[in-house]
Amino acid sequence: MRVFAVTGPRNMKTRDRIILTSLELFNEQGERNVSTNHIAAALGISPGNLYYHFRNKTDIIHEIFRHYQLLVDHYLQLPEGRALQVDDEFDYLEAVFDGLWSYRFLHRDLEHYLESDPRLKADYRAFTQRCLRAICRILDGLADAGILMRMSQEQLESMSLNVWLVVTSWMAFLKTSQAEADVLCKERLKEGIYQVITLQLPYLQPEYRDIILARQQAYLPASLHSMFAHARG
Amino acid sequence: MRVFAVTGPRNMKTRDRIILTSLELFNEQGERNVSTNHIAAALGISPGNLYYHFRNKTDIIHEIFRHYQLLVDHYLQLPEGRALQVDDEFDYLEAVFDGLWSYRFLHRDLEHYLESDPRLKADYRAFTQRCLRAICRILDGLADAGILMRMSQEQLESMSLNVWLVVTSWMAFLKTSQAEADVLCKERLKEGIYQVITLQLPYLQPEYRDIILARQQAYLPASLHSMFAHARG
DNA sequence: ATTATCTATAGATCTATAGATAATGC
DNA sequence: ATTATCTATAGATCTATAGATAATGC
Repeated sequence: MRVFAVTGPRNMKTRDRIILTSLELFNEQGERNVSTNHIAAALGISPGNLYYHFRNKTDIIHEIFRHYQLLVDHYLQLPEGRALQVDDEFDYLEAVFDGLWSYRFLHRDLEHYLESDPRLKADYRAFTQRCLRAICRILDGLADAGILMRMSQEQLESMSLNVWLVVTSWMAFLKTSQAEADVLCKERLKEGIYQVITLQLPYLQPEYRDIILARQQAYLPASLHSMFAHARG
Repeated sequence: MRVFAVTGPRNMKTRDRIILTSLELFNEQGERNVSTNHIAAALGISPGNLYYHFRNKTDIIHEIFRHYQLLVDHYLQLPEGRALQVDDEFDYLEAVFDGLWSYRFLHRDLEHYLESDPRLKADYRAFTQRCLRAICRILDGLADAGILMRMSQEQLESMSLNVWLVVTSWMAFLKTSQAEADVLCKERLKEGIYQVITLQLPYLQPEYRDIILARQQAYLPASLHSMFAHARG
């Protein structure tokens, strides 16, 4: 009996199906638990065929990263010809956490991928710089729009870096700190937005404070209070 | 010719030498690149002997985690019978980043360890909660001492969580964003202190602001400005 | 002719154990 | 007697390639 692979439209190029299926398997099972054999098997192709399209697993990861990068760079663009609004702030965050969710395997043992592929290391470094600069521009734009207070360049950079740290580490926090039972999903991931807004709270202009505080509440991490609750008994 | 293992005093119990050497190898080469064979070889013992003392690599990691946990719990205690001072804040941070450095392999693909050992997962979860509560108590203590402004419980918890996120992700940021040439060392890791202080800046009581700003500068990340510099050409 | 695919396999690990032997503590 | 150690190895992978075969595009 012939079992057809579940992943990817049949008419898609094999190379693209490899990328897509790898991404799915990496996200669901962890890259470390997914060998080239597994990928080939999930696709219903032979390992030999996989190696015809990619030199090795690292090459697949590099290719997935290229897609991720394009996506995020796109998300972080400033709107042209208009000032930023409160909505933009939340749109940016929603988009970024969407991207993070779709490529969530990437930030888990990223160090390992960079170690085994110097080109990826260089690319990722450049990507980080572009993101940090983009965050800076957005915060600057929010200040221009009178939503955030103006701060010194050093404060702005340090704050941008903290935004980056919180965003990129939120997934790991959830995965490592939540009980088995709690299902991790995109919605839970977006609770990270709450934490990012917390970073900016002290710098909100008074006239925007209430509206942003109210919108922040929509993302209140379900586990926040329980993480701090004192042990009983 | 008999080659003696370099690691660990000869008179130390083999079990302890396994833990010590594993920690060193994990930190230096990455846990993923270190097999039980490597550990045994580095110690100059047989793999069979290693398996006499530990059921598997996961057990070794769990044991290393126990040590880490004791260390950090100890670091985060409040001083008894006196109010907190500005010095305490920096002492806490120095201590925590010291610990992080000594066990730096742990936070790299932590998810993998937790996945493969449910007891470790439960222990780590409890550890995270204890740390978050400790951070909360310290921030509260700083408010008691008139160093930090008082904030709402929710703000306090959210801030504590951000402190945790910045502290635990700083190593990964350095490793993934720095050029090959930049040597990573304990001193560079402690630049993370700068980022943690940034989180608290807006909440400093005016009379402490200047002194803390000044002390923060000692940790200014060497790469901060260059990460934000616009691409040339 | 070129591109895509499969079969089969070499070679390199790695984990974990069985069973023999050595060292140690009463 | 008990504890610690070594030797040897089974069994399970996984990566990556060679070489044959099938499919496709001019």
